[in-house]
Amino acid sequence: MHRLRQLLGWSAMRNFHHASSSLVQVFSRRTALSPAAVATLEDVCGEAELRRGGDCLVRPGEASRALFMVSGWAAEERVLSDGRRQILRLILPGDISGLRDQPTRSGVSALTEVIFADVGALRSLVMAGRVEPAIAVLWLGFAAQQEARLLDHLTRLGRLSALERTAHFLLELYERLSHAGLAHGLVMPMPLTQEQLADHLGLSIVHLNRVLQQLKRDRLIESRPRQIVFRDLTGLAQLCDYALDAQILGRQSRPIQRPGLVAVRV
Amino acid sequence: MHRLRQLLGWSAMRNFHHASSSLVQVFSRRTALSPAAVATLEDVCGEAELRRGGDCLVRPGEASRALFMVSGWAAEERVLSDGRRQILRLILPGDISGLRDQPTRSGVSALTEVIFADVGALRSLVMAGRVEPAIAVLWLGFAAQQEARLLDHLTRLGRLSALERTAHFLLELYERLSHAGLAHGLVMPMPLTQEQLADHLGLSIVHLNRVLQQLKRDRLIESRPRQIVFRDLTGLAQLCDYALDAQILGRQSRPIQRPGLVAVRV
DNA sequence: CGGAGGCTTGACCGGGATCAATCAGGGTGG
DNA sequence: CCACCCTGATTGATCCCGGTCAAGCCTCCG
Repeated sequence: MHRLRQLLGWSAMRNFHHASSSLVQVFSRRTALSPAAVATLEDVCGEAELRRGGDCLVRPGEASRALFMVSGWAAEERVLSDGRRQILRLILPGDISGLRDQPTRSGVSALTEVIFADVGALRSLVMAGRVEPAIAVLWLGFAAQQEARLLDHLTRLGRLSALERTAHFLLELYERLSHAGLAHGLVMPMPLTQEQLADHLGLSIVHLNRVLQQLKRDRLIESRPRQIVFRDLTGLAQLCDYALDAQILGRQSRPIQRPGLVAVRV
Repeated sequence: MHRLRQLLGWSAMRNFHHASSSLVQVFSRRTALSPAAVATLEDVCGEAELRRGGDCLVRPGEASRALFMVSGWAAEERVLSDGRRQILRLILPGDISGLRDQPTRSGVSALTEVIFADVGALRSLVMAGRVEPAIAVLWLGFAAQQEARLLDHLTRLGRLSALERTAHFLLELYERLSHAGLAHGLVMPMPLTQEQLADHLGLSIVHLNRVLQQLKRDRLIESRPRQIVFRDLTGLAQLCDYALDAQILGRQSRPIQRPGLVAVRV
């Protein structure tokens, strides 16, 4: 527990002890929940587990687990026999992985240090129709949202160039993190290595690196150690035919006119 | 109706009059249905509609319709502002498109002449939990299967070369058509133009054409006017790291030794 | 201080896109 | 019945995006 505290810091430690309350938060942020529904969620949420980055959470082919991500990032991925890897989707804090109970050929692994809780019991209730309607509807909504993101990603991989692909993905990520309250202003966390990014975008590490530099050179983004700063949201969106959320567009989206005043510590 | 008969031929005409029985067939092939469940399906199935190839069935952004495909092939697709198109998934006879009721940015359009029926009423029942459990379970199973195929497709587009991609897709298609009883022996129908194939595989028409020729030259497949013949299933599967269904592997999968005896009319 | 993991850079190559022309089949109108 | 055309398949020539190989570099840690 000593080492744990070192690794996590205080806010993560709190989450570690309150996986179920975090789960309730995620649900109640979208609909009003009856006290009974809240009780169900609290009751059914498994204990929080901690894993280090790189660890495997669900092996491919196994009966898929339903995991509620409390903190840290994970990925559903597929690895080919020759080692090539494709990251199929990212699992961010507040997301649930394994909404369906069918086993799949994909595995889930931690991209950073993660804390998560098993919500297989909740999934069983939903699948059996033995849960408050509000919760069932939300569950289906999550599934629909995840599938919509898969379709976006398909379009990215199939028809966008490397530059467009990267821009498009960064914007999607920004919207997701913003809605989860994890992006602040025009800054979002970026704990992924370039290798992980490349495996998600279907690019080589080297080329992804060059693409990122291009985006910086064009003053569309700026990168800090484990963060990305957006300098021109509309420019990015135009570049890749992205339909920006109006709410997010409201933030300063014009290119910054006086670069001298911006902290450009890289 | 005169013209209709010309276009369709007799078997399609029968389907045209029996969309609901076709729907029942698809469900009952997978589980034993109670008489009540059968009645529900028959009751809830919309009238059959006919559209020509190229027609739009669901416009992007519209409230998505739930469509049961009776005959012909359709596609869920996305079109970028500059005209690039990505076909996200194919809808084959027996498939249901629009399992979720959220509107999406994708459209659905007919790739060939199609006959389909609206099953929005069935979807509503399922979503509201007011349907026989057997039907609800199957509905969720369809959704899971579709999502699994999306993940396969993501891996194809992200990490496979054009040759692998094409081989992989042909095998998936063969398995789907076989299970639907639409492939006979090592022959499967292929009503798609090379442009449609290319839009699905994220390739250019020209390159797709060359890839197909490569596959023929390597004696992996053979093509007839609107069909594809598999000459070496295991070879194809090895080429693209595909886990072939054992049942299908059982069919003659060794390369044909005496090419002289095979009709090579191209 | 050394080592490892991750980022950056340069040189080179090849897969696949693009442009352009030709060919084949099938439907249409004269 | 035949000339015509329109769509889709094919082929060749050329280009460039993005992969690969190989160093070097930085930073964090033990």
